[in-house]
Amino acid sequence: MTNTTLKLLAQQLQLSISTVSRALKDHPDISTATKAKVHALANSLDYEPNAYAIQLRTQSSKIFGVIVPAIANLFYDSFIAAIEEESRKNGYALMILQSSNNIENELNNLKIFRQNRVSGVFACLSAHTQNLEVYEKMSDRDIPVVFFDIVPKENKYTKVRMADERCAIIAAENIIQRGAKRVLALFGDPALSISLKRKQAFLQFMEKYAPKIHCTYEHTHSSLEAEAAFKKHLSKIQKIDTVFAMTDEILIGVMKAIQAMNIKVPKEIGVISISNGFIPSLYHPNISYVETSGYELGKLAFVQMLANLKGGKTLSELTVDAKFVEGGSM
Amino acid sequence: MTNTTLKLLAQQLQLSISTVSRALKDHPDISTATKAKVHALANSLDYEPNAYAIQLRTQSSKIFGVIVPAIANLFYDSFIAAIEEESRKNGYALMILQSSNNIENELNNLKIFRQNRVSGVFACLSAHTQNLEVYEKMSDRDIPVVFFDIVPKENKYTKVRMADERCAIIAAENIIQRGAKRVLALFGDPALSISLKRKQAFLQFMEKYAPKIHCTYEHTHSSLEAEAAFKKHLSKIQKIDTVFAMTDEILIGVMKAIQAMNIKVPKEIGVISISNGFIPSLYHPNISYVETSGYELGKLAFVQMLANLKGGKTLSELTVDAKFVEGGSM
DNA sequence: TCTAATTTCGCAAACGTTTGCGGTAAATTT
DNA sequence: AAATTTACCGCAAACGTTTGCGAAATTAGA
Repeated sequence: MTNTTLKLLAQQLQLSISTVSRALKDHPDISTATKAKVHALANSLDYEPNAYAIQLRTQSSKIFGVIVPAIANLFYDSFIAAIEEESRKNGYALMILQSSNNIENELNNLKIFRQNRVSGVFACLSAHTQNLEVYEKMSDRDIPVVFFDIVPKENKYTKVRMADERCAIIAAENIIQRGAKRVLALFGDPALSISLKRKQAFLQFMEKYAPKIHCTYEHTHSSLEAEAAFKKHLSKIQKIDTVFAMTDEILIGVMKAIQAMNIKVPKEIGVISISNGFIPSLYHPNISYVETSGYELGKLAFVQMLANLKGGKTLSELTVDAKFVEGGSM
Repeated sequence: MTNTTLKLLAQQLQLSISTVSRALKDHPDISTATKAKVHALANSLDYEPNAYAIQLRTQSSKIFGVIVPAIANLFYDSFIAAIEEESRKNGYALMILQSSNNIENELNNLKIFRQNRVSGVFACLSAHTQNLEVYEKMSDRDIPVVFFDIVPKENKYTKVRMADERCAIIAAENIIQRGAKRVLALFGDPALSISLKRKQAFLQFMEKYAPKIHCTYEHTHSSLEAEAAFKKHLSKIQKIDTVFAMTDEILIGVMKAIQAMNIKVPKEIGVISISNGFIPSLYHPNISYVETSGYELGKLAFVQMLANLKGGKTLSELTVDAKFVEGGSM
């Protein structure tokens, strides 16, 4: 079946295309009588404006591009969910592509975005992206980019991220408050700036405010590594009494070890992590965690995008604050 | 900065637009010499074809629409990840919208898809969708629809889904094989056909092949309800020795209860569930489960889509088979 | 009643491509 | 050397909109 177009409507109504166009968008130039007629026919013929023609003509697409390392991820999927909601409210649709932490994919995705003349892109850098030239190319084309989560260092970009240092510090505060003596702090891939930031903040805070607490730091790259690291440290003579997991992935490994060794939480060991809350809620007792909400970050990213779209350049780095959520694991 | 267009290239090269266009797509009519020149300039000027113009001209969009109840979901996000991969390989991009199980959203999303003249849509019905008229409208516009997971009953549609009955039967088989005496089988919202299908298949199989096994069936709407149901049944005099969880959500509730009551798995109770595998891997020992892979389903959905696109109408209902994955919980 | 303002609408160009068709010049065949 | 083929390339229309501008038709002002 052939799509109904303005031309078709115009023919059937013995009107010009321009009149039909204006009637449909309630232009004051058109009489209420013709408007009614036009709307009636448009409805009965199921007229749907052709987005491509509009975008070609108006040079604006009402589509945002989103580039994430992975969609199947507890943090990113809630981020996506948030901007999807906001986008729909504002008449935008989302085009989502995943980089799989692969730089080539990242480049390709950006090309697709350019070719589709998206109105803006939300980008999370893939883990080892160094060259930001491609993103410059977006700016050259007047496509605003809002970086989120994993963001470039330069402050000429618009970025939103979690308050990584704050997260670590909040965790440290609670560990100190609980009266821990020996803590094992597990961090992620040291090649990721987020790991380093959190570790550094944690370490400095501990050294400054609780130098007597004995802390062991370790980096792990997976749940399995975290599990192994935990087991290793627990078999030592000087047992740790508190474990801090920087990510869900690490927490999962730790909790598997805890279950396997049948250790009682919080009696025999305290557990605290940084998370969006889903994984911590899987265990009994619930794990206490410092909340980093992908959802909140998404909302924040969206307002930044809108600001960029309206007011030209509004560069800044916004962070969404973290808060401590008490489970029963401390 | 103004985007470089064919026209611009043509002017600079003193060629016609059509020649430039053909040169860029390696048309045999164009001499290798000019092709080289054109490509050179196109590269140095970062020419990116305008997708909208192309789509307007060719009437085909290279974009698929995806409509899921929620992106932030362990099943759907892997489904999305799968079709995203395939799409990119085939030069398509994805437009993803979530219905939040809200019929109004569903309608709106479809409208956006129509307006963007997507090449096809992958749709998961929102929980209580009755009226499929909107989807008919897509077909009227020659937009193929591949339903997945929650699909309509009528067999005039193309659909892919998990082998729900098989899943339940495989679970039942394993429960019987283990020599269970009293099992608690927990299912989801009875308003969802998937719950009924799985329950029915499970029940029939048990009654036929193991009538002596005492089974209790219950429907729960959330993790919390599942947790409560499990606790209730475990406090009875006649203790259950096996629990079957139809979904991750239910499994989570069950496992919380198990942890809270400090019950030993599998010594004191056997656990089996239907899942994509992530949640079962969180516990020690790993929970045995019947695998339903959103990823696999995505791959299958994509080939169906492609078939639909090429060969006109290819209606059928395909299911991806399930397999049992041994954890240590049985 | 005649001019001026207002209402209502149509013309036509433009957005950036693709593509059928026709045309010129060079190369090949008689 | 004339006739035919071949290799290259340009013209122009079309896809479905939006929008500045001008032109009727109607109404108001005098």
